[in-house]
Amino acid sequence: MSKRAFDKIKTGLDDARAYLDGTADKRRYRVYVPETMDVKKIRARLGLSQEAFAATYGFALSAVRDWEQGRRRPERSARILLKIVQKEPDAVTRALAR
Amino acid sequence: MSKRAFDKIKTGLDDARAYLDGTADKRRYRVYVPETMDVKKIRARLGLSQEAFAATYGFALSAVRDWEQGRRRPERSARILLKIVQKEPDAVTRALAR
DNA sequence: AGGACTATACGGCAATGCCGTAGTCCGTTC
DNA sequence: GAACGGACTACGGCATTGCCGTATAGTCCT
Repeated sequence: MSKRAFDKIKTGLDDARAYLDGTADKRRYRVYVPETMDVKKIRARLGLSQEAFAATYGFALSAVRDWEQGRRRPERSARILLKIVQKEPDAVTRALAR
Repeated sequence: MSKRAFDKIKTGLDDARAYLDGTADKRRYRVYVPETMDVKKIRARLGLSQEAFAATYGFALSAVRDWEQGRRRPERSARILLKIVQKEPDAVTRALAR
């Protein structure tokens, strides 16, 4: 890993910690939401079929298909959710457990 | 990297492996997605203004307004995300940190 | 009174969500 | 090799939401 990459991650972690600590100004904190997401890649890493992926994280199967086929782009909230599925899939599972 | 962070990643990998191994049933697992969400309540508990709430979790301010005013209902992915924000706000922050 | 902050209210177009169905590819089983 | 089921591509089509902007109202502070 390059130093640059490390610094980037560290900055992110510092920001997150500052936020959680309440050190950061909650009014000014602003997250970055990516404009595009490689849904197929995220799903592949989890080793799930489109159907299982949708059922596991709550997506509509039709939406997953549209996204993977490039027919439609996941809208903002979906992109955020996909990011969480990618980085912290367990958190999603816990939050949605009944 | 902390041990805690490592364990988190490992847990994720273990889950993925469980899926691949067939230890977990890919087909039957299905989460429940609520049809309605009390956005105002979720936000109130976090003690954030509409603007700060939107900026912190990535929502569009206009969407938050529409939801709270009962003008529109958050669609599926947004409802899932809201549930995660409610139950595991830190996970969202971590996933979206740069 | 004036200003800063927060929330309500809503017009309006573009875009997505979601449903359904038909067709393709592939590994497997008879 | 024909039949089968699973996974995926492709897409028509309507209802609904996303998201933009702007105007209005309430609250608190100086």
